[in-house]
Amino acid sequence: MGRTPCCDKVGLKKGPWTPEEDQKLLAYIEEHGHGSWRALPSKAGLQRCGKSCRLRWTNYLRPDIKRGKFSLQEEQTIIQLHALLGNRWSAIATHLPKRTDNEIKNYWNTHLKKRLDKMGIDPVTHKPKNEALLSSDGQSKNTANLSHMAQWESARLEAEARLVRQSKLRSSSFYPQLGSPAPEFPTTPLNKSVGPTTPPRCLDILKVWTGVWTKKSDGGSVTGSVAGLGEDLESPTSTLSFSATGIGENSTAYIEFVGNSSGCEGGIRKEDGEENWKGLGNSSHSAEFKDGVENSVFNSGLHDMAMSSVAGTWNSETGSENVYGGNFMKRFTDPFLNNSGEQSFSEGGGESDSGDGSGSDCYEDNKNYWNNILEMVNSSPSHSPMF
DNA sequence: AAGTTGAACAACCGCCCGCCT
DNA sequence: CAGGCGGGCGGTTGTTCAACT
Repeated sequence: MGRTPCCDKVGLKKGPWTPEEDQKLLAYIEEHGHGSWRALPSKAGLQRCGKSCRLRWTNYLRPDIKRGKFSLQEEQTIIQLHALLGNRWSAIATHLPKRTDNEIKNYWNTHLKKRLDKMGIDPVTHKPKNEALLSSDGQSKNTANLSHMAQWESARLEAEARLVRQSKLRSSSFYPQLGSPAPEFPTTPLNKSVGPTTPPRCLDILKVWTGVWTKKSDGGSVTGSVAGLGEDLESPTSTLSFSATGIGENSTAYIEFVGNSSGCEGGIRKEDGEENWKGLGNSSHSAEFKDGVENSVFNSGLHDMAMSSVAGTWNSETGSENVYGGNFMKRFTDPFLNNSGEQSFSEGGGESDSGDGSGSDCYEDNKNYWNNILEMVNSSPSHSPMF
């Protein structure tokens, strides 16, 4: 038995919305809330599919939407989050207040992707295109490791976004109040959770990673726990314990997040009892929330952990607040933000880009690229309204 | 001025997932 | 547990409009 269509399409209007239709939809939602989208069109007197109404509302009519040109900072945030999350527009959108996933997606497809392409950067992998030709074993391995980290964080952000959505759902009863002195940004859980005032603490896992590798680079063993995360990775949301049994190609490592829900103002939060979630389809990653305790288990082959060659530069404690600390990122963002679009990395004038096209330079670039994403994210709670 | 091309963006479509019964 | 429903997500298409020939 096939899925029933979301609505009887016969006789329903399609295509661009007229101002009259917008007005009807707005008036209805302001007065009654959207309730069931399927039932909404008939109640509101619209010859539209409920799904169409929902899209029109969420992407265009909602009052807490900022329209117009994206700022440079927004562009930069999109690019960097895309590097981490890929095409997970909804997850990206949760970190860009007032922007919809659809808008971000369109902006990416029509502007940013092309610009990156022009600059010689693969918009999918966020790596210089010529790197594909230089994928020696070590490089590809480390690239894979970094990607793995990104995947895990992606799962985390996805879950975060899901919680945001759930919270939003619970508070849909707020919408009937929209009619009254319509605030520019209605107080919705979305704003509460990810708005600029209470930024979620994201990417803690990446802090763990940087902490881990910093320790390792100091010559110590990673085996054991990253003690005193409260010191190194102070987070109001969780207390993390890390354990890794052996650092070798074939061992298994776990990172455990053990936190309590109290005082959690952002990030992944257990709400209304038990929430279980799983991350990406990748079965090697799993995370669970149980019994009032955030308990994320990162279970992956230790090839993920074996970033030994990366360790030396994965230092989160440089004290530098410079988002563009690395040469790659500098070369990445400067031409980008300067809108030149013509500058190619293969011909860039960076100090390490001496034109010999050595793999090590590309490798350095890659490290710095991700390192700077981390730095950007890590420093953003205090420096960026986006987090 | 008319036709063509391409960029930008709104909207649609199909799939998927969680919740509920 | 299975199936239906509501809703979200990402990809794609359609439409509009400006720039160009």
